[in-house]
Amino acid sequence: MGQSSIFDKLLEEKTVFKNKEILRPSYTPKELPHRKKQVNEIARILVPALRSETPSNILIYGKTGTGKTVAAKHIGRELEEKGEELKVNCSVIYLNCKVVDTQYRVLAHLARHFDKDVPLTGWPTDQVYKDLRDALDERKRVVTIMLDEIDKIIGKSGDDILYNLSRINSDLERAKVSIIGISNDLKFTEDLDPRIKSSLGEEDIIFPPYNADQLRDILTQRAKKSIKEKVLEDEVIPLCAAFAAQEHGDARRALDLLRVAGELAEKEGERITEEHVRKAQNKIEIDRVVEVVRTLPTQSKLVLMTIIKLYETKNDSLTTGEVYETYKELSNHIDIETLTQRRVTDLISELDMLGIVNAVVISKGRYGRTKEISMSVPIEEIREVLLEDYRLSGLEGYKPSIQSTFDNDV
DNA sequence: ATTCCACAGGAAGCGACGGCCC
DNA sequence: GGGCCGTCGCTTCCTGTGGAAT
Repeated sequence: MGQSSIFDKLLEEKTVFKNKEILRPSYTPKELPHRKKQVNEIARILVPALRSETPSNILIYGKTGTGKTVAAKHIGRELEEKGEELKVNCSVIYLNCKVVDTQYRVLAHLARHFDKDVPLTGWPTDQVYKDLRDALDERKRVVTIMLDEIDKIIGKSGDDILYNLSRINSDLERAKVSIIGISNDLKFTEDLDPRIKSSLGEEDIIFPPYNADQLRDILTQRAKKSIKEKVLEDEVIPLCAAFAAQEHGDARRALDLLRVAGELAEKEGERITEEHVRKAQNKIEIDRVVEVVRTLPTQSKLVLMTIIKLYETKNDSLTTGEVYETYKELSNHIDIETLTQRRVTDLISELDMLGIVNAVVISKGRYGRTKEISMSVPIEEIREVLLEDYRLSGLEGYKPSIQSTFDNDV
């Protein structure tokens, strides 16, 4: 292949998308179809900010891909713009509690927003709190703090942050603070301190899942700006919508499907077809899992490897005990520190939460209580990724010895 | 009705690390 | 450099439990 043809070929390929960014979940469109009611409701609650009064705190509920984050950011932006226009000092701070996941980090993040120099670690937490409070109170203003995925933070030191933030107003002279909590979990307030619960949930907004028709509207709206008209076959959008509707009406999934289908079509230099959507469905899942597995810590990888090896030879679901026995053997074999069973239990639970394995607690009556573990994704791809880790490469082809379980020789 | 297995999973806390302060 | 602080991965110790077997 001649050098000059490399770019020629790539340029030719650019036949599907006009602007791919629009299909990414991070893109915030101007219009949010089928969310007018929620948007208006939130706006109504936040209006006082424009009159320099404290708005009520809000809790927003809804499953993934129901537009909570997009709606919140959208409103936040509008609020700031309007504030500027009216010469009212009101600002919106967005942060994701899955990333910023401790009290210290939340406070530090907020303080940094006001140009305070707070280190990643090292200061006592109340020092950061004081800095934040002083920074806030420097002038008259209304600050709206959006805590996305707020359910990820409670149960840690999270209660404290929510408590501190919700009563920060009584510590302020000039500034005012309101909080918007965004949660995937409808019941997360249940194990929350009732005081926080009532102050945080002054107003509740629910984002119901989209149905297939609504998803279709969303996709059509975005496709118009992002994909060239003539390459999109008619069935594609309805199919993306249908697939995503099955996954609890997840608009993010719908957009991903359309985007990946487009990428696949682009590679083959074709129009986007139904077939591409089906392939995309598969590819998204595998890509996700491969990426997750690749970035797993070694011990988790080893536990996963153990499960794979056992699952293959036994072809049946496993128990924690079995996995742990073999894990011990494998870790010795490749000279990796052996963790306790308690820790391995946690690692298995983490793999479960990542959707790589299935772990269900079952009771076998007389024979105890355990987790029933099985793989929930294709084994082959994963094994390959695991073996890429040099510390695990010694396990290639290694067959674990399987202890006879007592119930088959009685 | 009781017993008892094989764990689940909570609580506490340890040591290392990276960072602050003085 | 010494004394703290927050965070992480981990261990130790622990109490709790669904349901087959008795």
